[in-house]
Formats: sequence, structure tokens, C-alpha cells
Amino acid sequence: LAELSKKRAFRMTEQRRTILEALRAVKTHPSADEIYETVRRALPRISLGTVYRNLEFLADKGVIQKLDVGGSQMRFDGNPKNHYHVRCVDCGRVADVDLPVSRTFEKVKTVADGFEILAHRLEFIGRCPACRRRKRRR
Amino acid sequence: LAELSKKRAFRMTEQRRTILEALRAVKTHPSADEIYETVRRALPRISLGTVYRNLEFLADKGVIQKLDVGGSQMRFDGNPKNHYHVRCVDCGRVADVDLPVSRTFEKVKTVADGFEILAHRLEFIGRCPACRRRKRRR
DNA sequence: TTATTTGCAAAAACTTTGCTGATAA
DNA sequence: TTATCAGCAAAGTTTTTGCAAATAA
Repeated sequence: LAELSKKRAFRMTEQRRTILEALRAVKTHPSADEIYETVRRALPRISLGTVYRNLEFLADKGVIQKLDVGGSQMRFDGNPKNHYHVRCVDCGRVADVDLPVSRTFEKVKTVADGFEILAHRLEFIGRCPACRRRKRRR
Repeated sequence: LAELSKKRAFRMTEQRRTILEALRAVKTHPSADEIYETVRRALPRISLGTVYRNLEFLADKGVIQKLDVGGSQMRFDGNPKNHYHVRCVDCGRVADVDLPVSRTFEKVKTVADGFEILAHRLEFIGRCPACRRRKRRR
């Protein structure tokens, strides 16, 4: 990694920059295809594969975060620092939670079965305002 | 649901029973294909589709739990009560965590953005004993 | 008897990858 | 100049589904 960045063995291409900007511009936590649709407006020839490759690349570099929250798709977060999320049961929308990271859980170093703990991930499951309204109407 | 169970509109087939027994017999949290491989030993003609359908069915009925922990596959738990899990970063193995469910997080009813909170899900990410050993050797 | 369930195969949904030409530095 | 990167299309992985035959109750 240190070698890589020293040698500058990666480029800031138009595609990479546009993807990163698109992700940083929103506070939602878009999936790869949502980012693809956004970026496509600026770069109509970009491919979905390129979007996936760059998101993976940026997450590897610690510039962004790949969120493996519940649901069938990965989501991406322009903020690489650990924080908690809520996911809407109905529409799958993901948002940040305004709670600090638990000091208690951060201190856990081992659990039963001899697992060595590296991190923890907390996700709230709920209903977003839009879906609450939709449900009330029904 | 009440109607369904009153009318007994479901059967306890050989396949369903075998799948449930296989899941209850282990404390690992197997994926659908792992359960398929196990059940196949008793019922060689069973199809993967049947395994998926029954796991979904049993989870819907609250008999088992479908775990949407990180990773590309769903995992299943014979214990339907909410509890926390650890997942091994290296091999994906999932185990139960010997921590009580957080009263603090259980009390959270809303978060920023007006989400109505229904539940929470905590997952530790770690390294299982086998993978720790494997890593030390390298 | 008959509504539910199965096996099979095809499809769906999401993501990764091989290859060739393009391009950032 | 050249190693990295993009576009394209094909393939991989996991899960779902349509349909006709089988079966639990």
C-alpha cells in the first residue's frame, strides 16, 4: 500500500473522480447501480463494470466505505469512518444514525469460541418517513 | 397467519422436517447450500430450490431465523430469538456471541431523519480460532 | 380428494472478470 | 512510453420462480 501510493501506481481518471464526487455529493448510501445512473449523466459511455471496479478500489484505499448492510445489494458511503446506519424495511433506503459508536462494544476483544474481535457493525432496521406515510395511507 | 395455522394449510413433509432437524442439530449458522449438502445425505433427490423455499417458509413462520449478516450469502439459525453474531473475516463462519442484547439499543425508537426503529442487528467481525492459527503459520 | 409441496430447469439479480484498446502521468 | 485503466461482454454466484407431477392430510 505504501509502495503503491509512493509509486503513484494509480491514476485519477475522469471516471474515478466523477464516481467519487457523485458519492460525496449525497448523504444517501447509494448502491452501485444508483451511482452508475448518476455518473452516466456526466459520462454516458461509462460502464457498470468500471463503477464496480472503482468503488472497490476506493474502498480498498480507505477513501470510501463499502457497506454490507442487510439487503441484496452493497451500498457505498463517502464517509470512510465507522458509524451506524438505519435501513428501511420497506424500501431499503439507508441513512446515518445520530448515535455515537458504542465504547462498550469497541472494547470487546474476544467472544465465546475464541474469536478475535476486529470490529463491530450495528444496523437499525426501521421505516423511513416516506414509507411510514405510504403505510398510513393504506 | 392465524388463519393459515388454524386451517393447517401447511404440511410437515419429509423434506421440511429433515431441513429443520439439520438446522437444529448444528450451532454453526449454515448457508442454504450447506444445509442442502447435509440434507442431501438423507434425501438424495431433494432440490436446492426446495431447501430455499422451506428455509424461507420456516423463517416466515418464526420457527427459524434468516440471518442477513455480512457476506454474499444468507445464513440460517435454528434459534428464532434475537441475539448477536460474530463473523470470521477470513472464512465467513458465523457463531453466536455470548453478550446479552443491549437494553440501550432496544429502547431506541427513532433516529435522525424520522426513521421509526423496529429492531437492531449487531454483528462482530473477527477471526475464528482456525483462521487465527492458519494466519500465524503463514 | 385436493390444496400444498416437490423436482427440475430456467431466469433473475447482483457482482466479478478476461480481453483489447485507450490513456494518465 | 508504459503500466494502469476503461468499455464491453461473458461468466460467476446466490436466490427466486413457473410448471407439471407427487403427496400429506
